[in-house]
Amino acid sequence: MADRNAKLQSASAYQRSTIRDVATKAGVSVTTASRALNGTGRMSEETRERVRAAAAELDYRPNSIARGLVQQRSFTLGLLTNDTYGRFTLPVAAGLSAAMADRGVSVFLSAGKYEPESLKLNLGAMEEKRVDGLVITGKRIDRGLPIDLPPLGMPVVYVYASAPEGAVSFVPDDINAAKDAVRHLAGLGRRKIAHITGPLDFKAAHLREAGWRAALAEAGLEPFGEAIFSAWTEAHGYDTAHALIEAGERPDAIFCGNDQIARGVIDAFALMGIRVPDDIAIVGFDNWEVFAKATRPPLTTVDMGLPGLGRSAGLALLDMIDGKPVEPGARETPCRLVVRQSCGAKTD
Amino acid sequence: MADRNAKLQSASAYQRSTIRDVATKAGVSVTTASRALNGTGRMSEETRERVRAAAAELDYRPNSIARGLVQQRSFTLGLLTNDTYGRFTLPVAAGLSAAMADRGVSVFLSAGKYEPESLKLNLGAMEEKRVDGLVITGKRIDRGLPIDLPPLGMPVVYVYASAPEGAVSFVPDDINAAKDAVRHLAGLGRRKIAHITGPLDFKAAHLREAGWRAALAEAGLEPFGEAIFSAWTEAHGYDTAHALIEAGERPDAIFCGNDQIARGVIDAFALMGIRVPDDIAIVGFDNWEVFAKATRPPLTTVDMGLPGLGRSAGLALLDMIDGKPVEPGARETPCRLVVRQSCGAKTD
DNA sequence: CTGAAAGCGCTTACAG
DNA sequence: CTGAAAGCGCTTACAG
Repeated sequence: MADRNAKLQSASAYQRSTIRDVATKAGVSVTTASRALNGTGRMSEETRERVRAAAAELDYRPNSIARGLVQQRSFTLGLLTNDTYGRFTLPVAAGLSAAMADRGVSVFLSAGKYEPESLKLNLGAMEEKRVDGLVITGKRIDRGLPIDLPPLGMPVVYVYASAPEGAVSFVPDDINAAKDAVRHLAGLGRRKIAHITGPLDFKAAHLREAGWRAALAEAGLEPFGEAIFSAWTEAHGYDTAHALIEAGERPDAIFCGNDQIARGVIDAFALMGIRVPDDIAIVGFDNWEVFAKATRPPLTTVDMGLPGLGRSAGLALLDMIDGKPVEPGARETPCRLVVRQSCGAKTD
Repeated sequence: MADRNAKLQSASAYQRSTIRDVATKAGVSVTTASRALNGTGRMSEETRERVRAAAAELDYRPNSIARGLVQQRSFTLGLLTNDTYGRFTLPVAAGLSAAMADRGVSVFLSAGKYEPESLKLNLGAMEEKRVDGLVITGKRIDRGLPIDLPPLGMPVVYVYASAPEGAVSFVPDDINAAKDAVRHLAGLGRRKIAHITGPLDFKAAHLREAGWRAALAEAGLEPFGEAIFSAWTEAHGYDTAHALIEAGERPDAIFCGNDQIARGVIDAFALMGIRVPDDIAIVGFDNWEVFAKATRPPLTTVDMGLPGLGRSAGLALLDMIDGKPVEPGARETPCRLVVRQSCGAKTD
């Protein structure tokens, strides 16, 4: 039992085999072993196979620390985030780390407040670990780091955050996503489409509003009142839904700036006896499933494709690390409307 | 502009200074420079200071890859998770990585399904990166990895997951958390306390039910009916709330197995005109703030202290890495009741 | 086709 | 108190 614990707990008595061991066992030099394993150089297929077999038998794992030291690459990336909530970061991180794993690259998660002090600590750690590149994420597309990034000597990519001029960044295509959502409602015959969304100082709120206006114009419709900007919360949706109904003339559809607002709206309507989607259709934004699937009825909403964003960012970063030229600027990646029942589309 | 992009994008032309540069600048040997910077060895304070100044001037960052190679430690940890949702993982990861950052240790995030194939890929990556230890997380306390961990030669700690015998693990103290929640309700004068919770095959559901029973017994109360086990969803709470009311005699409080169930219950009551907490008090479990703060009224609920769990696990792992003995077994870490308004306590 | 040797940037006995 | 030298585990010119 003491033995078993020791085994489970520590590295003692466990000696990993090195490339020397492999070379010796295969009867070749370390040079040849290295080349055989990496598929470089030219050698007889027989030799290569013999080395591979020796490696397999010894359960050899190349030490990427040693390789990193000579190649001046660590095969690691840093992911910096201030979203401890996890709403945006985890999907991005999952997409990023899956795409990187296939390429032998691992991702450090560095989560903390974006305050100069903790940021300095975290950036310093990434520097000492000699990450090959950095992905900087945020909770909103119009905020970046509160400090100027010191010269890091490594490529950087921004995801769902604002980036300095000349940098490479990835953000969802909010405008077109909003257009698609509103087109969908118009296509279902809705004519009085209102918009309830987040705070005025969020760029995402403005982009989504612009998309709403553009799609209405396209369909020859007037906006149903002005967009109503406030917090990204259920309470905002709830209160605004009440106000809207009390004000008199009703919309026949509401495009909400996020799923939480949509949830508040739907809950308010349920209490008022207004039927969704029969009386008023609702579309949200985020496809935060724990909300979108739990509303009654389930919510039609925009999915921003966060894992894809992480993946694209990672691939671009890898290119930059390899010295390939990458066009600077913000890439707006497409979103996708997920049709459930709150919009009144027939789903069968 | 091309220059600026090159600077932002690549490492070319950026040469980091090494300990040799520092030594040369300070007029000492590399040996002395190393010792000065690490605070080891004995030397005049003046020399140490001179080396430090040289390092600062050169903006020297020790290369932890090189250090790792000689010390046979990478100062990294791996965090394995299958919770792509982020509900449990991100708080744990945040607590873990913050505690580790203070100690110069960085954390690899390895997220993916717990299927043998992808698990093998991810474990292999952690082995090649020579992480010093592994934190294995899950989405439920009674499920671990679907494969036997191969001998890794590194310490492992489990968090919010089931662990093999002899391993070190950390789970929330579900029983006592449930007891506290129910005691709180009893203390407020509630006498008919029902329990609606998750699936029968979740250990957490059983532990919370046991806590409910124990606290009732302690207070000399009978359980209000049997606990109602089903999905961890709003729909379950919603439907069960209806069924409960239609069945006749009402409870005066419901302890819910998670916040989503509580949310469903509260929503159903709102529609039925039953007042929370006046008619029936509600307590949840998870303190998932996006739910708990958005219910009307805001939800009293149990916080599992996930960041603390991550932190404790990391510290234990560090001890194991340092060869200190760590008692095997499951540590049940205390939870905390967050009192809001759904329980009817006066909060002022 | 194969190998001896140098070197990546550090730490740490060992010797003074 | 200080330093020359060896070595961590690899890769890669260089030479045959």
